[in-house]
Amino acid sequence: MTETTRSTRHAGIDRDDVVDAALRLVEAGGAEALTMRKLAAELGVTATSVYWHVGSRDEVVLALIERQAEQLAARPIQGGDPAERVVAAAMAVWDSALAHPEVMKLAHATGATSALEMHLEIALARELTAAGVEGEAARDALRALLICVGGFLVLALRPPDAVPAELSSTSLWAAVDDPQVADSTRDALTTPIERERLLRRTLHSVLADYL
Amino acid sequence: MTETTRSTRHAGIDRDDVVDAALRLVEAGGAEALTMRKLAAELGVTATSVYWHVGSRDEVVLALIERQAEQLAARPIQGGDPAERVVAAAMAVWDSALAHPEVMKLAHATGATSALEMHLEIALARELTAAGVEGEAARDALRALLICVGGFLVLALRPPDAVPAELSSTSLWAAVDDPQVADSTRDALTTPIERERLLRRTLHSVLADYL
DNA sequence: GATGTCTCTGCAACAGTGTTACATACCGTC
DNA sequence: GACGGTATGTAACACTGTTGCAGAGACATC
Repeated sequence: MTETTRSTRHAGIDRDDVVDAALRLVEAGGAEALTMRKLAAELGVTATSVYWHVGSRDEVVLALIERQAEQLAARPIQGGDPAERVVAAAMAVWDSALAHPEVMKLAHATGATSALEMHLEIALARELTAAGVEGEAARDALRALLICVGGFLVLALRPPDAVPAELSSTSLWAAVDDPQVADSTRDALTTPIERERLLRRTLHSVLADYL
Repeated sequence: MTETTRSTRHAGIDRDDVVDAALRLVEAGGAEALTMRKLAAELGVTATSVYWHVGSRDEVVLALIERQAEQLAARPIQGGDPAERVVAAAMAVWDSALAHPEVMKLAHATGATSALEMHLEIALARELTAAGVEGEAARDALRALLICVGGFLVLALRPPDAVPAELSSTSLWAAVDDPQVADSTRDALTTPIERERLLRRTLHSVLADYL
């Protein structure tokens, strides 16, 4: 309605300024640092002014995610083997999420992950097409790959202090004594997880089913 | 310290009563319904009394998860084929999580998923042992399978209204027009996901790599 | 010039959250 | 009856998202 006349009525705050400040807060202090009052303080105004520009906190979060999605350009995919290229495209999602963990957490909590990662999803679909996978098979492959990445991200993005240490999987397994479970397995399960290696192998396994 | 003398000093509230009430609240109204004041009201006391029995809200959540974990007994695994039995054990995690979605969300938000699902993890390790997978291979297989289930659960447990519909993956794909993406793939990606079928197939793919 | 109108901002408040300092009541024991 | 630990209530603090109301400032119109 009023976007056309960006006149300097009050020399005040812009909607983009709000999103900028919100992004600054989130990248600095995590998702829970995005408070309307902190946001207002960051802009040097009061919360009411922020509310005049954006309807609610959710709206700020959504605009924030869309802003971030624009800057999240799909990198060129490396690798000659088609399968390798598909996995590389899926790993790009992993890398980009780890590069902006706080925004990612926010997107995940809001459920707007798709909006954030759409560029990367398309890049993945391209590589699948190039690998000769199309239609429902490509759909299932893409979704399965992305969901696997999502599962690993849930683990990776969790703040380390979230798990009370004695409830971590590794220490829980150390106390297991089950005759039906091989001892070597039990011992192996007390070692920390190597996320990237395991993810890469998992992606290859999942993809192989569709090639 | 005082668990031994369960005397009826005040005919008042027990720590177990608090956990009971918390479980009731969560199963009824979701994780955000677990408020210290609501919890107190459910028990007919004030918040301070609740705080006397439990140190903090986090402690209630943790006790809640442990309580639920006890009741989450591992069901007998169906299927003769070893691979089928392993997948069935992993699917048991999926089923149990869908049976108690609110508690599951809470456990996930707290990061105590392992504590909640430990019984099922052990059942899965047993089936892997029976299938002849041991040591580091079994460790990787177990973790990969569980993380895949976790990824699917993130999708499944998300409240439907969390995604603003026009940001859902299916509707975003409907607007995609990319020459490098096969049209059949694009069209297939506008159809809703069949979670259980895709999960089962993914689990088989992941497991096959370790058999 | 006075008046109104639209845009923007601040003050103060509401209802809600987790949490705590403090004052009590109750109960068993000495 | 007095002491002490157990258990509860009152009231508050510092937060959160959000909003009603009162204004400032810039613009157009009479």
